[in-house]
Amino acid sequence: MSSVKIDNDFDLRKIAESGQCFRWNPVGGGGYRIQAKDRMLTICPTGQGLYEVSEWDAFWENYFDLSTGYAEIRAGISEDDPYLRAAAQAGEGIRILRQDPWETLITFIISQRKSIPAIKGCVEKLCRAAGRKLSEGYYAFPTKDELAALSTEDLRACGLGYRAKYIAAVAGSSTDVDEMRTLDDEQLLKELMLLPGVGVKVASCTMLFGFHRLNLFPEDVWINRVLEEHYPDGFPFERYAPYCGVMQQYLFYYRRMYH
DNA sequence: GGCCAGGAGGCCT
DNA sequence: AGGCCTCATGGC
Repeated sequence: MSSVKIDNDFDLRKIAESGQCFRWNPVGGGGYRIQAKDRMLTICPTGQGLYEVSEWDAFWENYFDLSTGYAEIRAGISEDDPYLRAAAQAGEGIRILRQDPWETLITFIISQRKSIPAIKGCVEKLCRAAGRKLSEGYYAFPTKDELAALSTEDLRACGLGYRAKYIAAVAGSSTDVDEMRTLDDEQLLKELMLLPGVGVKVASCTMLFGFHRLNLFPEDVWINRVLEEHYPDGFPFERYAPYCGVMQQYLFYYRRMYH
């Protein structure tokens, strides 16, 4: 166990409830056990911006996106948008995690028409079925080859339903998700949407949470409510570029938590 | 407490 | 515009 200091814009609970990650589990005291790719971390707040961590290295520094200045991004919010200002204030501490693109893609294909607990359950079953065992009860997120080795029946046993054929097709395809890093936003969205089971929503989430494309603005039922209620003329995307995705996270969190 | 029905953080045809 | 797999949720 060691201790790290993360003294601004870092709220574990808000990140956990922001809908971007599905392998975070509370361990009490405001702490979480976090699994990502083939890594696992237990992190617990001890006050004054200090956190007790089970391990700490460049992987986690990068994962938590600690180098991005969210206060500066919030400072760009227009004074004549009180709703977004309130949302950003409520959401202070949310960061857009730098998750693995492959893991993010598969997770959000699974997410369609599922509740958060159901998504978490499916992902965990999938890791158990195909992921490398890290320690007793803990499994890495399966690689593309590991997923491809599963039959469609194995996938269905993870509770994937009609999504099983999407996962099987993506895992069995020649597409290398990591190689898409070099594409610009427009090209990347187009390429992702060519994959089976990937529409604009899943592609947008994969880009924002897996490729760290901070301008993507995934529109789900919660965001659609916000748009209907507060932006009758549409969201001002030009004004908030290239950080529309950060604004989306604040709006999502605020609408879901407080209304 | 258990059972059932409508809906869920979409995509495809 | 409908169907799709499954599951958590809420009403009875």
